[in-house]
Amino acid sequence: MVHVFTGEGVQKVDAKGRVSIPADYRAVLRQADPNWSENKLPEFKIVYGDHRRNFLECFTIEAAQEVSARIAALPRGSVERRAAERTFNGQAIMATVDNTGRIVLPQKLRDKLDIQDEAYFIAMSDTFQIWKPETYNVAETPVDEYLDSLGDADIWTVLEGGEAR
Amino acid sequence: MVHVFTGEGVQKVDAKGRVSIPADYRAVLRQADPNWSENKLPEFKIVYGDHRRNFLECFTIEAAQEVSARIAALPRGSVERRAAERTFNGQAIMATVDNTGRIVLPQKLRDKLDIQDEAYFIAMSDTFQIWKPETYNVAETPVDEYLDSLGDADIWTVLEGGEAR
DNA sequence: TTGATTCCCATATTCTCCCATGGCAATCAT
DNA sequence: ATGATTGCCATGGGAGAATATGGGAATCAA
Repeated sequence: MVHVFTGEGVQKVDAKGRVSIPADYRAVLRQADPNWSENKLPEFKIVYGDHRRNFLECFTIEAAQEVSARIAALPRGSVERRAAERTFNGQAIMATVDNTGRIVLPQKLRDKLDIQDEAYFIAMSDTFQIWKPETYNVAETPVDEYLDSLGDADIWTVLEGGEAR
Repeated sequence: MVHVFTGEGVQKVDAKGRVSIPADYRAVLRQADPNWSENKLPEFKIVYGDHRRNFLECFTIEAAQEVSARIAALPRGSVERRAAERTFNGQAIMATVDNTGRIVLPQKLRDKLDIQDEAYFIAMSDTFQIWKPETYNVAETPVDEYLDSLGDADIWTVLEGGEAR
């Protein structure tokens, strides 16, 4: 995994649905877009999925190709493959970062996430996610509680053990 | 663990958030950055974590890759993995040491640690930490008291026994 | 035609980059 | 030895570039 995102933050969403992609994400998007070159605009894939998903998952071109390859490896016609294709190809759009560093979140997606005027971005190694800030907080309370339960120990001790539930 | 940090010290933080990385840390950062070469700037990862953490943990590129690998080994979707990814990918930023040997601590991080114009650096084997000096002193008093309690014995005797409480 | 979408321009604030300085320490030459 | 020299280190300042964000005109599409 060569190109990875880091960082998190809240960005404004204006009435037209425009959102700035954080500058350091943009650097990663450029590097991971084989079609990109100087004075071209980087692209990436936004997977919104079905009603069960309340965030957007954003793939660099590179990462998307990798996922496509895995899907192609599934047996044709299998439920798994059909499900993966529907989510990854059907319930997704391509986005282009404009020259002011923004993309447009279509109304449809803003409605789906119930985003008004702010969007929360968080890096997930080779992808990043976009949430309605409030939704993210709610979705992450289990993680929060888990971290609380660790007490003195921190999250790294978990990695050393290597066990998970 | 090949590249390890040693030493501690207080550095100035100026109004722009710039801090000098101690020169001997820089040497380690360079060696542990596979992308580094003469006349390039070494990079590293600063993990700030959530409200429970009151210091910054700094990983060399090498150390960060190791952590990433361990995270990747956790089951997808587990609380542990989500917690680790949030902390390590989301609540973190990449930093570049400039050619005067400094990095910029963003306002956000200075606020989080309540750092005004000084930062305390301390080596932790393959990572180092950055604290507000006062915070560090408070956090370390238990360790201080423990060292006091050893009396004649010194800390090495503990290593021989191998037990911890 | 009417709302939506794209493109171009504007701007405040934040970062970067380049240059400058004082200090301490190791090295050198007398 | 001892003062002079060289060099790296920590730190400061300013100018210009980049970022995040807003507004309006031009273009598209139903």
